[in-house]
Amino acid sequence: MAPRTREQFQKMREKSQGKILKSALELFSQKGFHQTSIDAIAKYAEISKGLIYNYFDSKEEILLDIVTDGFKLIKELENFVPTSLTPKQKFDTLLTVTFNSIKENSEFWKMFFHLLSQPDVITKLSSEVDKMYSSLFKMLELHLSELGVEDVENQAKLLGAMIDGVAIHYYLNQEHYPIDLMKDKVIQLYCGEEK
Amino acid sequence: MAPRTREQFQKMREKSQGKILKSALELFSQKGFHQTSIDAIAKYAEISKGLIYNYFDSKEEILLDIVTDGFKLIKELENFVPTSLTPKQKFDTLLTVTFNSIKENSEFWKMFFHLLSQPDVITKLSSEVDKMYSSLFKMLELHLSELGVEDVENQAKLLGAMIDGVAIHYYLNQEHYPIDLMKDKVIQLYCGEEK
Amino acid sequence: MAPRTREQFQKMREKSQGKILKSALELFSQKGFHQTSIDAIAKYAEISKGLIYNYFDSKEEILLDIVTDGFKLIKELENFVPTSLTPKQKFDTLLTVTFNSIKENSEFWKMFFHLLSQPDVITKLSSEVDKMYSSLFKMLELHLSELGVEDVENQAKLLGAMIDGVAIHYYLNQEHYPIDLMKDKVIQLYCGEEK
Amino acid sequence: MAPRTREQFQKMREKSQGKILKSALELFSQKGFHQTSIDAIAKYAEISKGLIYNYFDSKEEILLDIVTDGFKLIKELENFVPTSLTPKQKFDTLLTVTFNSIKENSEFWKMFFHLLSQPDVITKLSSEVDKMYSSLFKMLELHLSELGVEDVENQAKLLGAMIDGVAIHYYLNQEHYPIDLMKDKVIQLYCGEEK
DNA sequence: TATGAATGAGGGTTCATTCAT
DNA sequence: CATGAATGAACCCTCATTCAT
Repeated sequence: MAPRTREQFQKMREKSQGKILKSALELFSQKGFHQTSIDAIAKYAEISKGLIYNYFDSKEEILLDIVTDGFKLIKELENFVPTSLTPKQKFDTLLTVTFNSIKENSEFWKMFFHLLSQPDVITKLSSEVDKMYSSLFKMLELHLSELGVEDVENQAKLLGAMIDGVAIHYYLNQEHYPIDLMKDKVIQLYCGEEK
Repeated sequence: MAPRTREQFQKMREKSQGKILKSALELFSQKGFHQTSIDAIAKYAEISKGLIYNYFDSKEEILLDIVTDGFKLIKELENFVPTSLTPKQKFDTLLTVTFNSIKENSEFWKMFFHLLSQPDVITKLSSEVDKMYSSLFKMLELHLSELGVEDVENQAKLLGAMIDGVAIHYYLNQEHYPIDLMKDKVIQLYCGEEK
Repeated sequence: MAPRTREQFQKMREKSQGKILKSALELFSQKGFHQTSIDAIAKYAEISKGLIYNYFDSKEEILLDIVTDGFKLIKELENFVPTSLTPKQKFDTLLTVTFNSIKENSEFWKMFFHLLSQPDVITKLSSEVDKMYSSLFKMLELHLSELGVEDVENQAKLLGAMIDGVAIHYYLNQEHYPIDLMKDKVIQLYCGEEK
Repeated sequence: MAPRTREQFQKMREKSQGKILKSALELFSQKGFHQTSIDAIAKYAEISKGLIYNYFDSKEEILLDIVTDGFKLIKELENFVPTSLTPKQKFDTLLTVTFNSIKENSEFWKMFFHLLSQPDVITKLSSEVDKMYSSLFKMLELHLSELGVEDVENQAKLLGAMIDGVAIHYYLNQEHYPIDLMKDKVIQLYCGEEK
């Protein structure tokens, strides 16, 4: 019989690779990178263990793929803030977009915070993490500066800490944590009394 | 580990159990709990592997001991805030004490934040974590309330997030992070302009 | 593989089966049978992994084919010794032909010697190896007998050992080993002083 | 109870390590290095798989140990040739000692010849193999030179090839191969007619 | 109290082989 | 005739834990 076409193969590949990445992210975020076995990923993705190695050279490679993808997603967050708005509106939108991502991409972020405290795992990533963080801080500085805040650099650092702190507390008690209220408080802090 | 006098501490580290706890904490904070082997702890403590099992039933037991001790330490933090001061002074002292602990007990806190995102390890601890956090928040609420802050409950949540966020960022870049400046900014935020 | 005309050979290597055999031989001789994966053979032959199983039932089957082909080649060696020559000339020619084969079919011979010491791989072949070796020894005996050598049977054994020994040493240091000189020394040993 | 003494531990270690090396050599020589699994070695040595890694860092390390030991043994062969004898007697003794080693250390030599044709396994050893071979050739040259042989260098090469060739043929048919007769023939070749 | 040899389950990874197309 | 995705057994190695002394 005729072999599968290139497109058929491509589709199969994408399907399997997607299942692997999805399963890995889910398990990594739940149990941590080292506590998740390749076997567990395979079972979760309902494929064989061996197949994973058709798509990834190693377990670490899966993680790198996930994180790289996640970073792209983060970088695009700012694009959702229209430049036509007032500074306050922009700041509000930025925080809304950010907190939405925290809520919607909870698996990625949980995994990410977990990795942050396991430096050995992400040696290869640490320079990228640094770059990402400094670009995020630059962005925060810009917004704060537009709002007329003083000592922008350190205020951006504090704001960043607030966001990460809220995110972590949210993941500790996802069901009951008033994350939207927290967002409002943050906005209040920097934009004045009313929301 | 729980606060002890210098002599007690000295004695403890000389004894096997103390050496085990100290070594384990150091390694857990550096490499993570699962990435630290019993063998590594034994080597670091300069004792035999078997001896560890004379003092602890399992590797997890060591962790539980460390965390339990650490929690005692946290609970004592507030005792360092003299009740005779003004609200502002008390708040200032509280933050100073807290940030000092972040700097001085970095091994414990690093390990702690790492565990926070690895729920499976601390299933047995999660109720204690909850208790500790809610008691901390209560404390923060009290201080904020004395300062005349409104919506104390949520402001305490935000303040807690700030502190944890700063701590995490500090551990990401321990050498260059302006943690004392951050403390000042936080105080400023809640106590008005001047430090 | 068995001697073929240049055209036959050309055609064969263009066909899949030929490409497989050629690639497998190259890799087997370089890395050993077990260290060569089917995947590596397929990549080297620039075909798909699955196609190999259209032509061969198993990896071992490929090896058997190669060895069987090689044995045919060995058996034909004697045909290159004209019967019209004097015993000395015939002996000289035989050794020349033999050492030429060692030089020209180095891939096959390397692989062959490797297999000789891996009895489990060639269990299925061992009877054929025995047959081949005893026929070779018979041939050597005949030549030695014509040269007037005494105790022909054992001298043939020694001569055979010499040839295999030289071959092995040659493959150990293919670039610098004076294999032609060795051939002359062997001839000298059995044919008298001059070459 | 009191812990075991240092000597008791030492004895245990030596016993286990010896069992591992002995088993590994036996299996490596029978089935080849890559075809012998750590599990098989453990079962053969009647110990657990894990124990092997108390004594050796890796499977390759076991091989290195065996080969290093074997090389020491080879280097000592010449010490068994008394310097007080006549050249012929010395040559005779040298070959006797050599062929005895071939017979008595058959496992090591079988494994060794197998490795010789699997260069990738012994990359780390190849320089040592070279050194050993060139020292052996030097030794053969010396003996031949004392016997008055001409073109000593190449004759030593041929003699070395003979010995290795005989060894290999011996291992192909250990039960029926007339190895002692071969030794006599070799001696005859270089020492004249009578033994 | 203290040692470290010994165990064995489980982890990441490889690879001959199968199979739908 | 040809493809390469998919499988699963087997591999090397790690490590928490046990145990005799």
